[in-house]
Amino acid sequence: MYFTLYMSIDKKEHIMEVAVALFAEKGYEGTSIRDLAHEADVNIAMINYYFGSKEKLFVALLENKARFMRERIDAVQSDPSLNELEKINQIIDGYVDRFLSQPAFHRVLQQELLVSNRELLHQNVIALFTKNTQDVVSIIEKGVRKKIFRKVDSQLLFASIIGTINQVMLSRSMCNILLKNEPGTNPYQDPALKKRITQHIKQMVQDHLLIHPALQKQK
Amino acid sequence: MYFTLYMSIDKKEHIMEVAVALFAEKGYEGTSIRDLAHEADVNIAMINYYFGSKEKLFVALLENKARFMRERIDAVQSDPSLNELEKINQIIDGYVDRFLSQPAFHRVLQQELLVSNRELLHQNVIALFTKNTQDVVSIIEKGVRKKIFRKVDSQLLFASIIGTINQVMLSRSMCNILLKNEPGTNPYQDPALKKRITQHIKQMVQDHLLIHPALQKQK
DNA sequence: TTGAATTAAACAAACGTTTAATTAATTTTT
DNA sequence: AAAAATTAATTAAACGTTTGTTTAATTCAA
Repeated sequence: MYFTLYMSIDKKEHIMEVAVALFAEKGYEGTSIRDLAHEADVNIAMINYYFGSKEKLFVALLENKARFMRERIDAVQSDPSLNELEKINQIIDGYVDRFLSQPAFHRVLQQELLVSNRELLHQNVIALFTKNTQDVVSIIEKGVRKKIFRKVDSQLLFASIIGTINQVMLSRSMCNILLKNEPGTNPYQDPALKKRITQHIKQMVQDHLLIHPALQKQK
Repeated sequence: MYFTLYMSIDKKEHIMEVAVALFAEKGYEGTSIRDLAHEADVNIAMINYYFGSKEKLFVALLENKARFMRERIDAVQSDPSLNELEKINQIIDGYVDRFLSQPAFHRVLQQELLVSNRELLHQNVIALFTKNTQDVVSIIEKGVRKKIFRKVDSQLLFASIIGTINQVMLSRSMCNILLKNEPGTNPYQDPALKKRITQHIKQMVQDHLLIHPALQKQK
């Protein structure tokens, strides 16, 4: 339950904030309008009044959050001052930063990828990922053509980068077990985790990509 | 809808087969007993008659399928004829094989990790992964101590291995986009995919782990 | 004839959504 | 600037479905 302070600022956005938290925890089907209304401290009818329906609330939520996801890769990709490895490294930074700073929203996206019940939403979420995938893969392949990189499976390497982060984000308690944290703690609030993940992924990707890693590392 | 042929063989198992397929597609909350009964071509009351409740059906389903997941890693871990890299490679084979051969069940597990609504089920699924995690991590760390491997982040490397497979398994249509397949096809039925995934992961892990990869690869 | 398997029907509870009435805010008219 | 008219926001209650589950009757097998 939140304070009424929030409502006076922007009620619609307040509802969306509560919704993303609840959807992340209980899933879309597992969250009822009544739960949501109670948690956001608004009348049940207000959700349909503002958004039209539960599903439209979900779509509004996606569109609201998804905008922030694109920018950085676009900027990195078209930067001529970066070589391919530097681009990949910056993209890794970007993904880790994005995913870890919005764990609830990330969880909602993953759920929607995993469940293909609501076909329209499913396709919406997939469209979000498609362009990013193509961009990153083409950067790797350019590096391969330039003989900076070894001949690798660029598509699956992208899967490894994203998949590593997703694996850590999959479940709070599984993450704690993996990292041998105290059970019950929120691992995503630990600032050291972000650094640790980026370092691991960058090192692994570099080892995999570079033809002479020992030489490159000295620079 | 299935033929009644199945029912005469083992009705209970038939229901579980249909259930895992439906849960995988629509999620646990998104699948109703009526859907399930209709799809399995049994009376609605039969599901509670056999399993007691929807949630107990879910647990029965987990317990039934989960047994198969442990064996191989146990066998590999205690095999003295294998060095650490060979053990890791065999474990990669094992995971890819398991995950890709049972995509529906895998999907159900992932959903339950992602949603912490039903706390008991959630903890059950996490327990499944815990021992495997510890085993694999300790194999990597043994290799590091023996100076066969570089000093790596063993826990996150395990996350990368599992995460790569999970990423491919996340969504059929996203997998098709990633691999540039024809949309609508079932990528997990392609036997070449399994080989491709294992090759990529093994190569990436090896590049990351081995101190002198060029030397090692010649043997 | 006894017990298990199967059925259609009904159960209460919860679901997303809508309604109709009321209050609050804004705009228009005087 | 005050009063009136209009629109927007908010509410409690009810809507019709669907949910998981149970009942009581019936069929089937041993």
